[in-house]
Amino acid sequence: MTDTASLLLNWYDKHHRILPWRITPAEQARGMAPDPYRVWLSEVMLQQTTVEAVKAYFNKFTSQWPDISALAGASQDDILRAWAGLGYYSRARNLKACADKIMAGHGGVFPRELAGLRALPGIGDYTAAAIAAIAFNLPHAVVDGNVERVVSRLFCLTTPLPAAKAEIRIRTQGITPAERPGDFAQSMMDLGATICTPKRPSCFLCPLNEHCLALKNDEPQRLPLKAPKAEKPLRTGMAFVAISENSRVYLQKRPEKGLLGGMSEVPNYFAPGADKADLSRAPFATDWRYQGDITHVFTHFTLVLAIYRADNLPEHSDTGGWWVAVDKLKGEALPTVIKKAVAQVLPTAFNNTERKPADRNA
DNA sequence: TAAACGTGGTC
DNA sequence: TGACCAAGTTT
Repeated sequence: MTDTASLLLNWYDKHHRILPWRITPAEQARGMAPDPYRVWLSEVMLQQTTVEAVKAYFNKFTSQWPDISALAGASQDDILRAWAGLGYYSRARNLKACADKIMAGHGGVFPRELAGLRALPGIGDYTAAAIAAIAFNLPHAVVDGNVERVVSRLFCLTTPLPAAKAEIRIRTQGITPAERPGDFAQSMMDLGATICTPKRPSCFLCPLNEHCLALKNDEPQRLPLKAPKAEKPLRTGMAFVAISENSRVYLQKRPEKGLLGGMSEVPNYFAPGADKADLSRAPFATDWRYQGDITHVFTHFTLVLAIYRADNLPEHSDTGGWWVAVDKLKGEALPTVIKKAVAQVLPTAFNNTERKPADRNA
């Protein structure tokens, strides 16, 4: 084992984070083993998503669907409803497809080989290696954004990302130990998340500070270098909140693929440079009233929607959608941008009505 | 290879 | 306060 791996594992034994999906080194010593289902679920949820955002969703999913069989028994719509708000909804669609494939093609058991994992929907290079290392203790190089940052600094690699990925992978493989590769992978990610942070790294606390070439040669916070990002264009449009004579809201389903694929929505239209007052874009003709704009920032564009409202509509059923009571909207598969649009008209629609015990007598 | 694909938090 | 960032994958 390299000095680096040894130092990092010792640091991890003392300073590892406690996370709902994690088996700690002490628990492993007592014979507990990671559940591949929980490792997989957490890794998919954590793709481009913060630990804090994932915790509640992970707990909800594992309560509702404790194993791969239970998850495969759920419908895609069930899963999208539970995933709503977490973003990158293709992950939820692939989660269902992956569960189905494991049940139908692998006897309900996760493959242990990297290639078998890599072939499953929603599992790419990172997630395949992470599952193999964490769940099966196989010494694969697990390279996520944290590891890219740690390794770039440790070896002072000055090629900008993403071109540097190949070299980072080789360097990571070179320091990955045959013993405890799962803990090693998690130690690299914990180090990146808590010490070797993007902006002001705490190098004085770092177990690798005497080995870090960026710290020796340079300012580590400058690394990794990254290629410049494309500018974010603006799209404009309209969203239509239709309320029936029974105080229900009109929803429809988005196409299965692409932006917010498979999720539910209120009728809307947007495009670069689109008119925000073109009522021919409404799902049906009625007395639409303008309620102000909302702005929502996606990864690759900014969206400004003019919100329109109509009331006391008959609950027609000939336009492909359905009507949902306001107090049931929380349970629908609505992405955040659509919740914003609805909340512009119905500000309390998504309020948390749960009360903490202490509030009950207040 | 580059673009599509969400959201919420931080400084 | 807008830009950047977070355990990436797919096409």
